[in-house]
Amino acid sequence: MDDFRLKVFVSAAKNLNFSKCAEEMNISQPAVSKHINELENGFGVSLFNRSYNGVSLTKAGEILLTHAERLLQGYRELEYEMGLMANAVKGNLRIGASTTAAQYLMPRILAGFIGRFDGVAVSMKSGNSENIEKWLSDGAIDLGIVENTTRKAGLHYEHLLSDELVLTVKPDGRFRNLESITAERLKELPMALRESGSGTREIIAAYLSGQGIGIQDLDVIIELDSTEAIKSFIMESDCAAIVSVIAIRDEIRDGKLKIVDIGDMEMEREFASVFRPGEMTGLREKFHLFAKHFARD
Amino acid sequence: MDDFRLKVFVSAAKNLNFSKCAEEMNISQPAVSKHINELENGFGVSLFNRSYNGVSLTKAGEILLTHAERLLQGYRELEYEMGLMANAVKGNLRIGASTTAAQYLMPRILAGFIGRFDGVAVSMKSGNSENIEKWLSDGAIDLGIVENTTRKAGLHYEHLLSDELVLTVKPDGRFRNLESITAERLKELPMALRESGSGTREIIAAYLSGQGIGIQDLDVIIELDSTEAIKSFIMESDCAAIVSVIAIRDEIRDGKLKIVDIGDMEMEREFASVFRPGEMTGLREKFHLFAKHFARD
DNA sequence: TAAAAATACTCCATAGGTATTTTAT
DNA sequence: ATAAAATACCTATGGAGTATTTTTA
Repeated sequence: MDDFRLKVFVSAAKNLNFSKCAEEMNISQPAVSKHINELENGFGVSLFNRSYNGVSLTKAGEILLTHAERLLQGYRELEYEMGLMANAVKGNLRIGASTTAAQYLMPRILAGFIGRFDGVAVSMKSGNSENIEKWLSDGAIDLGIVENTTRKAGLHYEHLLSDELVLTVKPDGRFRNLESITAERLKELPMALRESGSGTREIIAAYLSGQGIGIQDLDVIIELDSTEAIKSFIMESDCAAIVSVIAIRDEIRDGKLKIVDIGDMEMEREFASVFRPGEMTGLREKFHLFAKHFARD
Repeated sequence: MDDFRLKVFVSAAKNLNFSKCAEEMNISQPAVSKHINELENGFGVSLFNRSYNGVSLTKAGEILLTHAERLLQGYRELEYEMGLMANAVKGNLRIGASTTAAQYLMPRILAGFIGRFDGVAVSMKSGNSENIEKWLSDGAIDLGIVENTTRKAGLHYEHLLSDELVLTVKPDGRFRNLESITAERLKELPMALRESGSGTREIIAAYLSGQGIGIQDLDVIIELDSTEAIKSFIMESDCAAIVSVIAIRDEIRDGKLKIVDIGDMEMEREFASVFRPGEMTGLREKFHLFAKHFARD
């Protein structure tokens, strides 16, 4: 089974029109017919109902579509990973990260990066923004990761990623019609929270205190010690939680969770790479791109 | 990208020997070389270190291996699903299920079965084993699903699936060295449990009371309302739970959870299909096979 | 010298093309 | 009559084979 054949099928299934599919895939219409035929013969099922007004998917076609899309996603990931390895880099990268970045963002990214490249050594030191900017100017580090607020002349900044904390609930429970809420009324929601001492909890606490709300004001009905546990819990109960949008991307897409807007409160943080002008090259660039992609997952 | 090429790569990567791989894949050794070469050129990476004593995987090779295995698993699932659809069945299936089966086992299976076949109508009634055997003999149902204990002459029984409740903990916490435990000492473990009223909890209670232990004797530190939430919770805490082996198959395989043997207690249940002699055909057979596979997931 | 991988070449299956026919309204 | 899919037929790429050479211990 060639992945191209699956791509043709997906295109045909989405267009429900073999000719348009042919155009989209840059092949001839008979070629599309042949691919679909091969699939149908190969599996011994029919994938499309050829009826009077166009074609439509059969049940088997629908099932193939979901599988094909998953497989093609797998191929895309594979190609991305191989692309990363293709021009493998070697060398030493000295990173300076702001305290929050060093604590909450970098560990996973560094682990992933180091795990993929043999010949790369990475070191990281953390400090405040001024520290990092000074280290960069002094040549003590090669790349800085900072929160994207201050900008110092003589250095270049490039957006790395945004993370936003959002209020989330399951879409079919008692909050099914809740679209937005005020910060003040957060106190009335039963909440699941990370255990005290956790970084995420501290970040949430900091944002809340900016609105004059203390963690102790919340109706915390359970404390769990991982974001995964919190996700699972709220998907099964009529309880809300504040989590990173990145952590629930898939669940949002699949309709397993929904976001409730907190009207008068933004909990967004933006990270950027800082570097000396003209130096976003080689290992630095690779790291930046890797980090940017990694956070997507 | 052909999945066969990925299969060849996986075989080569596992054997670390192109000739053996060729034999395994029933192609010639040069064909293997060519496939590997195509992959290496296509991705622009080298996958094997060709050194003095045989070949070994490069980092890129290792990464490809994990992706390739995931993709091939995807193809296998796809082929299974298409195989199911291939000789689509139509008709009406009347199932009789024992109370436990009807409550805990059948809902998921029925939903999956009905969702896959357009022309199939399934009805289910539940009762005790005698009811079901009588209904079968009377021709009131086509297929029975019962616990595999009693056997009535004149009917045929075929094993459907086994489910076992096991004690599980995370493998790296304070129970890292705990291999087995007596039923009596279960009382000393902090436990996560399904909420009261849940079927699973009742099953556990029934098994425990057989050992003279009441649920109230356990050190229940949290009650959660789904097995998923329980899994997430115990993976993150030094807490034990009693769950179905089927539910934690993946986590066991990935080393995220481990099973602690309860030396003097077996919590196993076996389900079987019952049918009139010679009648395990057509829709009945399809359902039986489907259910058998479905439970694997 | 031996064992394994790479290379050279030949062959054929099949994906793709163009031209045309069939189908359904 | 028309628009879309299927069929017929031709071409050429590339996957598979056998025979052979290269590599390296």
